[in-house]
Amino acid sequence: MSPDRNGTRRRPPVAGAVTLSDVARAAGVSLATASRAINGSANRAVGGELRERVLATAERLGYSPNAHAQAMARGQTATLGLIVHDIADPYFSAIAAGVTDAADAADLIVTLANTHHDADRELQYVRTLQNQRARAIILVGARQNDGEANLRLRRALDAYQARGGTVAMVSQAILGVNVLRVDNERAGADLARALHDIGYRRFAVLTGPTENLTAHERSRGFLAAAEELGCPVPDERLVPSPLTRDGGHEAMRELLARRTGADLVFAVTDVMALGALTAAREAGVSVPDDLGLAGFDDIDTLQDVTPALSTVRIPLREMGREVTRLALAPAEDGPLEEHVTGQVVLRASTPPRS
Amino acid sequence: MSPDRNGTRRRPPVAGAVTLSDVARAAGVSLATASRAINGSANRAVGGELRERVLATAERLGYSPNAHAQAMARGQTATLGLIVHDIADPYFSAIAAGVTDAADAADLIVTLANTHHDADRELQYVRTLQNQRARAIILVGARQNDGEANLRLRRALDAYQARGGTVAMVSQAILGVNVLRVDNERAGADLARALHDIGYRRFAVLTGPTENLTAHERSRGFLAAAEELGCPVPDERLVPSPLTRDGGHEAMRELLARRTGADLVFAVTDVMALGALTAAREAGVSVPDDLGLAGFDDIDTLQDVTPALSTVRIPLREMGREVTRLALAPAEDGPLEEHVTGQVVLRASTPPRS
DNA sequence: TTGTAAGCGTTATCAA
DNA sequence: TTGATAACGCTTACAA
Repeated sequence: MSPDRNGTRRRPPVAGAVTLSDVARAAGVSLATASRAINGSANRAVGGELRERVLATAERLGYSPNAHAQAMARGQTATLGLIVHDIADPYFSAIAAGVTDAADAADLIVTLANTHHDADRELQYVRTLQNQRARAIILVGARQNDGEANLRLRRALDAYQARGGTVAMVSQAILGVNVLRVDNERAGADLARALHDIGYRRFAVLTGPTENLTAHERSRGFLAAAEELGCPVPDERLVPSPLTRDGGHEAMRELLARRTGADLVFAVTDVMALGALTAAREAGVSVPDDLGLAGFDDIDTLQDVTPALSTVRIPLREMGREVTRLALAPAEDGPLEEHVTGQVVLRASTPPRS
Repeated sequence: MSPDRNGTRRRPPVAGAVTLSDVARAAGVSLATASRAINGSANRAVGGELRERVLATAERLGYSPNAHAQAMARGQTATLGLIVHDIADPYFSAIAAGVTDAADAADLIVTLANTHHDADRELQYVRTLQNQRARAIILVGARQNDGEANLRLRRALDAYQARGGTVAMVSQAILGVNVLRVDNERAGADLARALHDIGYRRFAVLTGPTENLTAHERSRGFLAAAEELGCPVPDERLVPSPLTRDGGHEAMRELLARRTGADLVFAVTDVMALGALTAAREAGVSVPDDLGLAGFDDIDTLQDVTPALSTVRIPLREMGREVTRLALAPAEDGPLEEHVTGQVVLRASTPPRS
């Protein structure tokens, strides 16, 4: 049907690599007309009959427009880069779902990158997405408190933005990029106050990784409020750990082993709280009878554990949509900043104490 | 530094769009040499000193190779398409994590698409990925029992493969593509036998959506084995529902309302089982005292609910890695097929009955 | 309304 | 080893 059309071909002629030229020739029109008929954007110029013929020919030949060629010719792409720490973590996957929803609505395709909390990989992905000429990049996940790494990242993002891309992140701001901030500190404080209101006094905190800013903000807010309420939390009731289920599990074991007499444990993420819950059970400590437990995020599975866990709810999926909007907004007048306010949700894991 | 280099430019000159030509000119070498120096694949031909100079110049100018131009010139891309039903579902996000792991190792970037169980969207994504000239496409998730939709999908995949792409899927096979099959039917049967062994007799099944093949296989295997064991499951103990947490919740409510006297409920996915667990609790029915409950998949959170849920374990993350290998394998000698065998894991939700 | 032809930024062929 | 130069497949002025 469409034999080698020019004597010298370098690559093995991929079977059936139908190009727009093929379609044009087969339909007996010029390349330009074919292009316009098939992808005649706002400029609908092609005559009815011709148009039909071209479309039919394209269909018949199984023509598939080459997105790379289009990207080159148009000078822009329909790609959105999404960088998360761990897509298997419900926090990230819920946000990712929101991002794909919004991207879909905007006719963008999403390129997903998993950093595994590795700053170098994150940097590498930014560069890759820059090479792809992605229209926007979304970074989800806490910054580490590592000036060197943050500086490198910022440089890469600056370079990306200088070339016309936009960046939006969820969490802390990096200078010069759009950000959807979660008011972690305030929400942490709100949680402490709510728990104090219902009678808790001897707080403990599973603080997550020491260098993780989100974790730090959450525990700082909580601790500051606790202190203000006259319930300062001694160091022995602070246990760091990785931001994972197993991290929470291990941290709770450690805390219980210390026998600190805490009556309430705050884990800075729900995923950690889940691990902590099981650790308590394994140690024969009853939540909520012996110990209250609260998390942060309100991930989906929280409603199906026993007891249902108290937490601070943040609308993860909606945040994914919102950060996409931020990423697509023309960041003309300086970086945008939006805030998400966490909402304390008390459930069975923290019953009132008398 | 790099002023307009040709009088007529169509697009507003994107600030700092440094091209390879710019680098070559600034370094005083030819385009070809610059290309070789910067991306001189196996063919390391560039002289030491020149090479240094080019690299330094590229660095200084902040050169970022245009991946689309490379894709055009090379005739291939480094993109892997991943199509899932719902990235927020732990089943899919765990597999996706495995896929990104493997893709990373193979230096591929992953394009993620969320179908929301919509066959049309799935088809659309296949086309989009074909337009992107993705090197391979991975489809995760059950087929519907819808001949029309499957046929359309198969046509699109055939076209994609005819042009040199490869396809791999997790779940049922579509004719002509690589597949990682989960032995749902057999595992379902194994589960029924294991439960029968420890004394359960009056089985009920939350079957998921009737048209969903994976759900169907799981329940069919279970039901067939139950019948073989002399415990046929009456229709009133079969409840369909969406494949979600809420679906499981609703189905369990329905089942309990029917007062069928079941002593064991099998939910065809863990996510459904989680919802079912809560529904039972809300109805004042104790799992495991009044009722045994088992799921399928062994998603992460299962270990933190009470009671811990029995299930059939399939290695989700590893499956993600494996299906990526399948997708990247040269499918020269006909489609490949691999099998994953589910392993029954009995936990506290199904204690032995006397 | 349609066609001609000049890019888009690379890689790879061929000759020097 | 290096350099010209022709693709790669498409979009879009500009001309007809």
